[in-house]
Amino acid sequence: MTLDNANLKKAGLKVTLPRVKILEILEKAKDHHLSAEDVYRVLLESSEDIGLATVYRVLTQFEEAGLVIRHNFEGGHSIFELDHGRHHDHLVCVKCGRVEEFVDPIIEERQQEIANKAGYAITDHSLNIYGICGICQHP
Amino acid sequence: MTLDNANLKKAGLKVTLPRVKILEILEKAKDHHLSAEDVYRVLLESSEDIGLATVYRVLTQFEEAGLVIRHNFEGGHSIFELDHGRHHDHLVCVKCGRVEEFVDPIIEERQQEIANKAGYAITDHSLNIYGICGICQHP
DNA sequence: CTAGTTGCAAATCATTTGCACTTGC
DNA sequence: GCAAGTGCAAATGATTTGCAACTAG
Repeated sequence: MTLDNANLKKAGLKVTLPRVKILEILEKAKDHHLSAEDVYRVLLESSEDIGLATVYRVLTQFEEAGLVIRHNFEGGHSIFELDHGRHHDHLVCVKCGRVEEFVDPIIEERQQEIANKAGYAITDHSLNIYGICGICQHP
Repeated sequence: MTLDNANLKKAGLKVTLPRVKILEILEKAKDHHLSAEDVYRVLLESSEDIGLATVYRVLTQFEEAGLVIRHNFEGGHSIFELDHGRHHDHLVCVKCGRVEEFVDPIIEERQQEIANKAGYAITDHSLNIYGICGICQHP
């Protein structure tokens, strides 16, 4: 499942070069979790004449349109990833910034139970495990 | 268990008025989760002549000393709470801002397993469930 | 054509830092 | 007394916004 121009139209967004390019970058990135700066850097490398402000604007619109998810990991800046509809949590390396995804059905279930017991109607949840990845431990 | 001046000394921090006051504010606040601005506002109300920069410096030192925990909830700014040693996760009401704490041993254990399996040495983790609390659902 | 978009620069927000002055021990 | 701590203002870094120029439909 790939997000493309059709998704832009469906979201009521004009299919412009900056939007297409940014969608493409998020889609192709090795590590699918990028900061606005990361996206901007890739654009510069491709000699695209797109401003950082536009990157932020586009990412925010994509978020509102449900195309991307914004994460508030430790470290000040936001991280964006395409929303392919499959919920998952994150393992974040505090040293190199690597991000891995995981899903644990037991944890998901327990969370639901906890919220129910406390009388909360869950709207969202985020579980981030911070640590030092294998590569950073053995350089 | 209350955190007080003794904890400051133990952390190698001089017992100064700003530090004592800020510790006191974190201790007394109804909702024990405050932003730096929140703390600063309370100080202003108490007519204390303490600058915002000092609030940030003190909170950061407290964090390094293990006296407080800094959370990166959604919304841009950091939230601080005293660290009474008992790890817990959070249920956050997206409507009224209420924050409730909880601990689930099974979730804790699964997280550890997941990190181990992925080769990560956990340094920290945060689990936040966002939802609408019972009170906000039935006004 | 024209409402939606963009680039750039200036503005904002949260947080940090440089520096001369003050205070705890 | 002196290193640690503080206030203030200026500096930062991330993100946002005003506005005139531009472009997709």
